[in-house]
Amino acid sequence: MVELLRTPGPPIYIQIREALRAEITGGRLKRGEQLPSENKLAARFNVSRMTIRESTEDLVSEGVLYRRHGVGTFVAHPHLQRDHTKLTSFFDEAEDEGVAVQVKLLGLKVIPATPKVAEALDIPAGGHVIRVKTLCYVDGVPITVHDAHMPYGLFAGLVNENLEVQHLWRLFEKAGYRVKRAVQKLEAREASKDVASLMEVKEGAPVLFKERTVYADDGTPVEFTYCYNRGDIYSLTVALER
Amino acid sequence: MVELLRTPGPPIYIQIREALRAEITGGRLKRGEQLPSENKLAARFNVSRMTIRESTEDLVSEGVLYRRHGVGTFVAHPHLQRDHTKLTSFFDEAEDEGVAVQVKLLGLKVIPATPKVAEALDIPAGGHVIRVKTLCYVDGVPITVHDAHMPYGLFAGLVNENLEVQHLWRLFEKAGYRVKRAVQKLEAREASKDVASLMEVKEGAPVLFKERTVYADDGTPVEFTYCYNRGDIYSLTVALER
DNA sequence: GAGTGGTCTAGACCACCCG
DNA sequence: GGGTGGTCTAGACCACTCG
Repeated sequence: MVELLRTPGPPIYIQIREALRAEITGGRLKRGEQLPSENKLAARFNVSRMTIRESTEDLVSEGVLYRRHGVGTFVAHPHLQRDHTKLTSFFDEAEDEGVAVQVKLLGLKVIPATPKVAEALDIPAGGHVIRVKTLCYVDGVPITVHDAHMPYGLFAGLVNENLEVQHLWRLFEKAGYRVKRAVQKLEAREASKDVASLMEVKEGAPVLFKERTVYADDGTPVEFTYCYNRGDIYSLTVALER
Repeated sequence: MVELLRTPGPPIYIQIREALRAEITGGRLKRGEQLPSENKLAARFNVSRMTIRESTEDLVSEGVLYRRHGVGTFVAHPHLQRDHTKLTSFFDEAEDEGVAVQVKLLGLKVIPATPKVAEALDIPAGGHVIRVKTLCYVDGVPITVHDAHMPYGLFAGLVNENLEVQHLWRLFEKAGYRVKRAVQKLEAREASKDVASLMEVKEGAPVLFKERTVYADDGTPVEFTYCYNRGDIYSLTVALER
C-alpha cells in the first residue's frame, strides 16, 4: 500500500499514476500482467473509482497500459524507444544526453515575410518577421542549419537578446506564448553549395530537410523554420499513433 | 440546443464533443473565443459537469480547445496541417486522396532474423521471420521500397495471402493484433545501386530512409520495416507534442 | 451470471485569475 | 469576492467477455 499525501502535494491521481508506473518499471507488475480491477484499486488506495480511471488514463494513452472492455486492464509490452515523440528543444535534448551543443549566430534581420512564411505564421504577406540563421555544432561537428522566422509583432524584443546562449522558446515564454506543438515536413535533399560549405560536406551530399511550424498552446504559430541536417550524422525518431 | 439521444446511439460525451466541434468548424464559435463555462455547458446540455469535461478533454488534447485555470476554455487558433500525425496505412491515405497505388511483390521468404530485426521484434536472435519486399508505385511512378519483417510465430498463415491487393495490417488484425502505434527513425541517405535501380533514380540520389517498428495495442511488435523513399518526390509530415 | 471496463450523476472543495 | 477550471466522491446503470 502506497502512502498517499492528502495535502498538499501533487493531486492524488498523479500520485497513484506514478505509483503504478513505478510498479511496472520496477518489475512488480510484469508485461502482459493484468492489473487489479478498477474497483479493487479504488479500495486499495481508498479513493473513488473515477480517480483510479484518471490515474490509468494517462498510462493508457502513453501506451504503458491497455484496456479490454469486459476483460481487464493490462500492462503493455514495453516499446523500445518510447519517448522520442515528445517535442523537445535541441538544448533540452542535449542536456539530457550530456552532449556539448554550440550555436553560432549566422545572421539576424527583420525582413518582410515571403508568401510561404507569411502563410505558415498566419500573418499578412509581406508582414515583418524576424529571421534568425544559426549553425548548430554537436561536439564540435556542424550538424544543423536553422533558418527561423518569427512574427515581429509578437517578439519585437527578441532582437536584443543573445541568441547563442538561450533557446528561442524560452524567449517565447517570456512573451506569454507556451510552445506546445510542432508540425514538421521532412524530405531528403541534396546539399546546396551554401549548406554544404556550412556543414562541411560535399555539394550534393544527402541532407535531411525539414520545414517546421511551431505553435503555442492557444494555436498561435510562433515560429517557422527551415532546417538542414547532415544526413550522415543526424537521424530523427518519431512516433505515430492510430 | 442540440438534441441528445439518451438511447441508444453514441455516448453522450461523444455527442457533445461532436456538437462542440461542429460549432467550431461551422464558425459559430470563433478562434480565440471563450466557451461557456463548464457549469453553463452542463446546464445547457442537461448533463453533469464531469460529462462536459470528458467531452472537452479530447478536444483539448487534439489542440482544438485550450484551458486556462481560473480563466476559461477557449477555441484555439486552427493549425494548418492538422491531421498528419495519425498513423495510417499507405492504402488508406491513398484511398482518401484518390491516388492510384500499385504494389509489386519483389519477394517473400521465411528467414532467420538478423540481430537488429530480432531485437526490434522482441524475438530470439535467429528466430524465424517472414520477410516481404515490395515496391510501391503511385500513379505509375516507383516511390517506395519496403523491406518488412514479421515474426513467423505470429503470422505463419500470412505466407499464403496475396499481399499485392491487401495491406499487411488487415492480415495482422485477422490474427488478433490491432495496429496501434509505430516508431520511425528517419535519415537522409544516398541511394544504393539496388534501390536506385528499383526507384529509377541515379545511384547516390538522396533517399529518405526509415526504420519503422509497428506495435499492436498490447505493445507486441508486429512489424519491422526498412523503407526507402525517393527524396525528390516523397515527403513526410509529422506532428510533435510537448 | 459474475466480473470487468464504459459511461454518467449530483454534488463538493480547492487553486487560480481577475477586477 | 466571484467566477473559472482542477480534483474528488460515492454511488449508479450499461456493455462487453467469459465460463
